[in-house]
Amino acid sequence: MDYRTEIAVRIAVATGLDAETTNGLIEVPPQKELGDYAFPCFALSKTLRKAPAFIASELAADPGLGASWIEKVESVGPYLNFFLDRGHVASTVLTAILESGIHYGDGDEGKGKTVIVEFSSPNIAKPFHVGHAFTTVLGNSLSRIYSKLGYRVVRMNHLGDYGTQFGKLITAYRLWGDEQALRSAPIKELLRIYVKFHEAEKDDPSLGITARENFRRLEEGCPDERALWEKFRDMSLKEFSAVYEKMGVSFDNYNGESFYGDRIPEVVKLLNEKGILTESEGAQVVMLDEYGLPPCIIIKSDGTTIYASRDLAAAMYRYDTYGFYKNIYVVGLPQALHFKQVFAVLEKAGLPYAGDCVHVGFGLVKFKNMKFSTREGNIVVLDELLDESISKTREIIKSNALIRDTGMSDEGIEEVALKVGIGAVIYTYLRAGRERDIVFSWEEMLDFEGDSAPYLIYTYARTRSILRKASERGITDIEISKTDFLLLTSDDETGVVKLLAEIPDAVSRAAATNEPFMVARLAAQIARAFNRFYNNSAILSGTDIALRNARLALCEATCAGILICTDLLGIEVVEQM
RNA sequence: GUUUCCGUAGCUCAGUUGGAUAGAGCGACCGCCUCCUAAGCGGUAGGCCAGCGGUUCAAAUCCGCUCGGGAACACCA
Repeated sequence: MDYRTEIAVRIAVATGLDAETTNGLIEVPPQKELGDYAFPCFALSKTLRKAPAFIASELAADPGLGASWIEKVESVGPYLNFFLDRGHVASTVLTAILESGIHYGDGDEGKGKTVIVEFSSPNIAKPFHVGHAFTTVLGNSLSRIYSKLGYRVVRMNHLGDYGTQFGKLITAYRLWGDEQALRSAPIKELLRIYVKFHEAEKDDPSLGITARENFRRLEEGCPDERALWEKFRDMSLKEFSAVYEKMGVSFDNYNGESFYGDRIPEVVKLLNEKGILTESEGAQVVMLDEYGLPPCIIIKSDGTTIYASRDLAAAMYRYDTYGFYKNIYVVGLPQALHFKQVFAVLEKAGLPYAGDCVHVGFGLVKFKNMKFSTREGNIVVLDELLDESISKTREIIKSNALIRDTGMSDEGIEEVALKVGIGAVIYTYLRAGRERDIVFSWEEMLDFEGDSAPYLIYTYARTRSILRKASERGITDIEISKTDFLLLTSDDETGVVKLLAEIPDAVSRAAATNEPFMVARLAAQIARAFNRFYNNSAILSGTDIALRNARLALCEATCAGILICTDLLGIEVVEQM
């Protein structure tokens, strides 16, 4: 049952307001000593012409506000505070979670609707660095969140597989390419010749001309250039796939920029039909003055296409193919203007889905005292970061295994190191609002205490451990019907229960704002509340059988809750660590 | 220069449509393993919510200005 709505209805009856209004006014008090829900009476003071505090005390005495599940109603100043019956809440919430398991919080708001999530989108032949990890992790989490709410999600990897840099690469490869090196470490070799090209071009400007010529030949479909491009693309993709697999990320398709290239004539045709394509300084543009935006270039003055035209073609293709409800672009904040322009062109062209396209931007990944440039080759590759995190995790597990005598096998340790180490990296991207810049430092990325994925996973693992021991002792009958949840009324127990109850709301808010950190934050709160309970209460070792079973049920529900959240973030848990 | 985002504890960040005494984590300091995993738990210290003015019964939150920082700004993506 929904306590808030029930309370809103009762207040509505008592005050003469409609239930929707009262529901909107109800808030959660800042301190738990002030109850579970509060109704501020300021809004009533004008119509009733009484002081808010007086109204509150009058309402507190109204018997119509009572219910079996309400422990008491109190007025404190202008607020009317509701205290729920803790046992009743525990019973409602835990029954719901234990019945639904991992499906607790599933929604149906997305039923029959398709959401497209474009994310990751690395550039072919360039290293997959810690900046790409942001869109990858964010997009993956958003995909999972929308899926949980019933949306059909199409995950698209809009590969950067097109553009003038391929002219440079072809040129460089013909001059300095090492077939052997390319085979063993493709991106490393491609980066090497790319960097070399830029160095050499400083002394020999003719290289640039050759590069442009090679790009032109590639665009025209000349077989030699085309074959090299395909080779670079395939080999890069193979390397990216390894990272994706490691991180548990998958895509429904890899239609990159090149895929939309031959659809651009249709875009130009449509914009011409609508009469919004004009010539300016030799280029074909759409003027966007009425939106307060600079013109959007569709065709450059040399007749070639540009990324805006490819994004327009992509949006149209996606609508024609999927009829999307939302078309989400998980792309860095610096491209905000570009997307405003593209969406404005769609709107100006009269396309009804223009308003359903959203740019989900995110902050920069920066370094302390470090420049960051692909051309100069000084970047932090995601793989390095993951390896560092994994090996740190491995060290901790090994030393714990000695201290605790866990008896974990080498394979077991390795599996846990992978999951926890990678989870730790994923979490650092999702713990704060996405528009925040992440100032990269190894120290913070590898901090495994407090607000971190290892903390969440650790909480899960130690809880599983209790449940494992319970079942070893033959306690397998903690069926919902036989569990007396009414016994769970301590501050610590209630703290966990109330947070678990927030999961469904956190998921929908995360989707509505495209902010996975709302899920991450709740997960951390649940884990913290549970650890407090764990520390202060005997769970399995208690002598009261009914209480022991109720607490075991709370453990079970907490595991489900943490699992739901970590799953939405794209983080895997382990049974033991 | 124009547009835009931001400024909350030493550091990293939360703070719902304005509401009660502004909260976490890290770091610092002090405690807690004869007991279910100490990657844990408790406690203390630490704030003029950048500054000034305005709207309001009520402002970290809304509006204006100032200061400070980031980003974007037509033929790269």
